[in-house]
Amino acid sequence: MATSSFQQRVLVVVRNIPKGKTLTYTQVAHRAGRPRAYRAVGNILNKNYNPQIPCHRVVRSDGKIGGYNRGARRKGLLLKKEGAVV
DNA sequence: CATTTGACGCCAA
DNA sequence: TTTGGCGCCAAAT
Repeated sequence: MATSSFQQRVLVVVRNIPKGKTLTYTQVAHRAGRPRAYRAVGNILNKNYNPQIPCHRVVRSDGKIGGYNRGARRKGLLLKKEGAVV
């Protein structure tokens, strides 16, 4: 795979999150191969405004929403609609 | 190459 | 419990 960039890996990981499932930034970073890059993960998603990526399934380790390109409020709503456990 | 920016995480007070 | 501060990392400037 030409997925060389860390950000590319993160996007793939997030895109592979099944419906009704929520991962924390730490978990995503861990899957992406950089268990301590949770900082970069948030930054990448923020810059990468992509509707294909269910970035709303990525939450903080506290189980809180965090942020979202179109408002964290919308993110929490989506999670609830999908049936994500909080 | 150096500095700044963040959708974060954890600890101390 | 809440706030403030430090540490961490990749990408952008």
